[in-house]
Amino acid sequence: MKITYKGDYALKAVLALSVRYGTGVVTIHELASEADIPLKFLEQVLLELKRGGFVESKRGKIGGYLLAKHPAEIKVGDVVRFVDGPIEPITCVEKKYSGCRDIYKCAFRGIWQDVSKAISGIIDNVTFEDLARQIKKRQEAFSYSI
Amino acid sequence: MKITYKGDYALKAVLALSVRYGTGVVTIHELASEADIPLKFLEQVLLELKRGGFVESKRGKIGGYLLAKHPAEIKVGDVVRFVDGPIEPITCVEKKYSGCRDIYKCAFRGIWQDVSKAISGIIDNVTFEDLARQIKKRQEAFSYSI
DNA sequence: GTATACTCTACTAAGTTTATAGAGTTAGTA
DNA sequence: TACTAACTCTATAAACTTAGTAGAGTATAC
Ligand code: FES
Ligand code: FES
Repeated sequence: MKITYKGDYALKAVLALSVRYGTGVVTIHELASEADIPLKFLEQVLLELKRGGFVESKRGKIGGYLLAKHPAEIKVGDVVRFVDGPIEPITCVEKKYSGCRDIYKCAFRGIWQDVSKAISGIIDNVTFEDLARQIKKRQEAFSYSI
Repeated sequence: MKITYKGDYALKAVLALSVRYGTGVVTIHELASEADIPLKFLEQVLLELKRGGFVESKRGKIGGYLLAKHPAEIKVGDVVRFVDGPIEPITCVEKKYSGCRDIYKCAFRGIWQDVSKAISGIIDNVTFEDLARQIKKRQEAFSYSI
């Protein structure tokens, strides 16, 4: 498992949209400057997220992006897997792979499977609603403190 | 975290040497054919493992490799980290990294830390003695069945 | 009809991975 | 001693991935 910059950007974009869920669209430009992401790169990431059914877009003036589902219905693991691929630490234990014959019947196989399950157990147990709630709470605390 | 071929080969080589621990040296050639690893690539991997203090070598005729420590003293995680680098899923949560300022104080940081701990909890809890024992048991079972 | 914002394809520079090549060094042995 | 088996070391390269840039095209509000 490796979270690339693309994956990182995707997660941040989805989170930003989660925090704003229900308040209309947000432009790529806003998202990019807010999360400090190269604009043209973020364009591609958002298009990909759109094709993956995570976000929707509105074109033209006053266009922008918005979440395609409720934040509670998007798990961190969904975005990670969609953008950065399988979370398995080695090809052998990915779904589609069949090879992996080995004199040892691979003594490591069980380890990689355990690692996969452990990772899934974490990233599939956090939704963007959970994360957005944290953010909002922190923002409130901050505004009180002014 | 990503186990590359190099890491996979390193793990298999160390395991093969663990199974033979106490029985003298094993040549690169034997290791390579046994685990189906390109010979010249395995040479490099073994040299790296030697520099890492995992294996020792004997040169000249009847030379070869042997484990530098008792298999019980080598964890799977040690080899993985040495050969394939940090197990963290993202640079942000690696030891040395300091950057990672972010408007959200990164809501994901905790997740990546949890993932790191989960992975460590697995790969640092299996030694090559554990794995070698499994292999030997399986080999016995096999010879009985003939 | 024009400004704004999303859409799409192509391209590229840099880095990583997975090897291969070949010359050099060490040590047992006939 | 000469030979040979086996480790040592450096260089190179093809394929792939990553991270980002460029630019032309399309839709929509006003
Ligand atoms: S060779 Fe496939 S899991 Fe080890
Ligand atoms: S930006 Fe560093 S953990 Fe997210």
